Amino acid sequence: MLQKLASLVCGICGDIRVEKTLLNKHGQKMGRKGLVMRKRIMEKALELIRDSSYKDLTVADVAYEADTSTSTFYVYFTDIEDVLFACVEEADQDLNSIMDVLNREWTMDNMDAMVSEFVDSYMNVWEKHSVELRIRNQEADQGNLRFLQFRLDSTRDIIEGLEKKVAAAQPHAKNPLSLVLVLFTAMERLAGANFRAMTGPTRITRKKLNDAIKELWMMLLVKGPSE
Amino acid sequence: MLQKLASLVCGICGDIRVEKTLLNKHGQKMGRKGLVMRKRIMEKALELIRDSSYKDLTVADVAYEADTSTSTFYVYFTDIEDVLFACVEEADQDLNSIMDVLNREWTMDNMDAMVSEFVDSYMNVWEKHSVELRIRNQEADQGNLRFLQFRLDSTRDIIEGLEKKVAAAQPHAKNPLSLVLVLFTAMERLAGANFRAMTGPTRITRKKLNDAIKELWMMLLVKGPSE
Amino acid sequence: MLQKLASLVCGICGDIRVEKTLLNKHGQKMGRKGLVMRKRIMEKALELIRDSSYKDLTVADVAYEADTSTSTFYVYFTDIEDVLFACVEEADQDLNSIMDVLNREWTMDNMDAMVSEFVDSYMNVWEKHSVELRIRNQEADQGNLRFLQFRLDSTRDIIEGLEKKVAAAQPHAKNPLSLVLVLFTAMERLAGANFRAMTGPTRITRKKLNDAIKELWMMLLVKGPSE
Amino acid sequence: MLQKLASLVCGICGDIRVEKTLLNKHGQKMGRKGLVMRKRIMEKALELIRDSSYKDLTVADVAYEADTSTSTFYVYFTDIEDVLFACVEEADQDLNSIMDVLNREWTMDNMDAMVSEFVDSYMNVWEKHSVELRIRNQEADQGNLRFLQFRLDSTRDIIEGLEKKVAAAQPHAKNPLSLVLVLFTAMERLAGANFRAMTGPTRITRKKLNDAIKELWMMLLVKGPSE
DNA sequence: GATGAATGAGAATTCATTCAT
DNA sequence: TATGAATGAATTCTCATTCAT
Repeated sequence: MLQKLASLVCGICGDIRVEKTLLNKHGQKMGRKGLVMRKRIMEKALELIRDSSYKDLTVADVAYEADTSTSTFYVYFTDIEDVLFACVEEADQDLNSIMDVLNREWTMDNMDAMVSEFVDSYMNVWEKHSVELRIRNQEADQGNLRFLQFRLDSTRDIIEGLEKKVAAAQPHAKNPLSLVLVLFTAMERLAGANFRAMTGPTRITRKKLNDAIKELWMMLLVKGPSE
Repeated sequence: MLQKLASLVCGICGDIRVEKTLLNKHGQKMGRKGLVMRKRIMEKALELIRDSSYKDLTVADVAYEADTSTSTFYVYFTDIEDVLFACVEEADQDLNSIMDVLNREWTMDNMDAMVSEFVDSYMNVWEKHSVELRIRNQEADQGNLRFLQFRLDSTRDIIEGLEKKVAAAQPHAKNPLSLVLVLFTAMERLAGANFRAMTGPTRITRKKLNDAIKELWMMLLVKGPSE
Repeated sequence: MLQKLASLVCGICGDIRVEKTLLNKHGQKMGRKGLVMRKRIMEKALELIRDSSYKDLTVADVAYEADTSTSTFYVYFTDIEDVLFACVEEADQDLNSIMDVLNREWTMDNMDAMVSEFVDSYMNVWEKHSVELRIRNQEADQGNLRFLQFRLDSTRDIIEGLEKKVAAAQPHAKNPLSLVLVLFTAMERLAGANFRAMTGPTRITRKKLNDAIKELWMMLLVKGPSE
Repeated sequence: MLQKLASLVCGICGDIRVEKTLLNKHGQKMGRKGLVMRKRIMEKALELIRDSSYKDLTVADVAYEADTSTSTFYVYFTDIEDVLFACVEEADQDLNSIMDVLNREWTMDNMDAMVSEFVDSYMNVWEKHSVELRIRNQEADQGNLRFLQFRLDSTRDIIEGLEKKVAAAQPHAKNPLSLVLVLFTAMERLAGANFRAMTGPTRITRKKLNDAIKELWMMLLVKGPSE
């Protein structure tokens, strides 16, 4: 049943779109009220997993927190994964700003400033959306295709941008993509993880970690691999 | 009846040990048969999550796969987390070999070989136990204390070892620990993750990634941070 | 508000009629648009159960298929049974033509032609409305009073007509009604059922079955019961 | 999950059999207690639909009636259809006795007695299991494959048996199978249906109907189709 | 040591139905 | 007339867990 809708469902996000109008899971055009409800559910879902693991997040919990019923939840989302994906999708839009830094020219003169700006803005976005992006990575790492594909699409431009910077600064580097990937991977994980968890109590601060990341990028861009 | 034994329960692993004899959750000494059953359950649990997420792993699944009943499962483990922790614990023993490389002297002459050996052996262990270690990190990242503490204990020596190598090779580096952490973090994630997932189809191989990791360590140890 | 109208509700069909004007469930006179919508809902409901069982037909399904909302559904019908009954009612009107054949005289000379015409026209109507009539019988067989009463009213004349034919042709037959009922029952079921289902793949065609029915009627009318 | 079991599941009945041992839906061998519970659930399910339609029979109802929990229900059956099918299967075994009459020789001399015995025993079994067999037919008529196949298997021998009798008694009959099917169809429906529903209040009794059926069989076997 | 059997508790999900616009 | 929106009330279904044998 409701098969007719199937063809309109967006492959990745699972939302149903007709032209510019957003439909809910019942196939109704969402009006103002509907959009507000949908948003509230998303927000409350995020809130609930800010602290605890999202593994045990239940539809009932979210509905309760959003002051509504589980039935209403199902009007807007098919299941918990569906809300979370919507959150991730939304958070992802903030990542666009990062491409600005990568679209400018990085020269030996401004390299330091550029790297610093890049790392800072990347880490800032992550901190703001650490919950969403941790979900994205966890699901993607576990092989969840929807999230995997999304992450691919979302990081491709950044990674390619960085690859070009390295290739430009170190034309002899054999494998700029791999090098970039290693550092990018580290950034992502450090940004999302509770970094306290990594060395125990007190020796590390986020500031220090961010500085270390910048230093490593600089090493790569300025000194280059050991040939 | 179990209460008397409580004092003997190992804080971390939750297993009950009396002297050298392992007891099951009923407080019985495990004979050969018991140990075999216990091992089989662990193996099957791992097998089941090799592909799919362990979030939906159920006691019934594991018991079924191990050709036994759920009741039997509870003779050896208190719950799913308990088996997984046991698996992680066991896998961790293989990591000991890594300290060998770190306990030797790294000079400018053998640096290349040492780094290569270190990265290779680290990545090898991970590949062998990627499931277990992914669980460890995921749980730890999510704040699960049992796994967090375990990871701390298990990585402390390695990280400190690396910190010393960097400090020795680059005495002027301001923050060897942070630098080490960044690269170490990258290694862990790349080792555990399905690296294919990171750039899409085909441009990357594990070999290239490992090489990139080595190059970055070499950069850090030989050229040092950009002052 | 609806209470005043209650006295006008038709006992059987449940529709609300005022003189010749059809009202919807809100007590509004239905204009052209309303009638069209009502009809569309009926058609789509039928379509949906053509293949699958009507046990799981939902208001949402029907509304969706009719390109409207469930709220609109409730403007025209009180529930699913209500639409189905309306469909059955409508289909029933086609059965009137059958009485024509029965109202003519059946003699030994034209018996063959009359029986043939009767069976053919009966089976034709059924084939056209097999869905509706299957519903009617299923509900009636299960004791649903509304449908039971309706079936009684709808088949009484036909059965009595046949009884008279048999009584006339075989004055000595002890129990013409029972004999008629047996064959009539068979006709109804064979007409409605997917006759393929009865003997497996291929040995039977509808044509052959219809011929067999005719032969049995002829046996009864011409040769009469065994003594 | 539980996929391994799939290969052992019986295509038609859905029950899981290993050699001679019956397994429940959890894959456990059923002991005495289990078999009793399973049987009790089946009985109560039947009881509940004796009067009312089985369309609205719920798992909760059945479990409650059987003095157990819904969880227990799911240990033995996958859903309501599953219990009902098990009931039908069981009832079907009583039909075997009917073949006895068909396996004997029907001559012109004993025809009357044979037909009478056949119809009586058939109708008796049906009366005893009218609920089960009504379910069987209803589901089969609606295209439910599991029940359709089962009915086919279950009626094939009887129908073929009757076909042979007719062919033997009336060698010139063009289409014994069709003729048999018509009368057989009528029998099945009349046996299962609430025959009262067919002509209104009082003119018919089961006895009269059975007699009419016998007469029609006799007509077919003795007098044969009209030339 | 092993395992049938049973179940409480809770989570997911569905659907008819109402109401305000 | 039509339809978004919201929801109560069931119902289905799953699982960890316990107990007796």
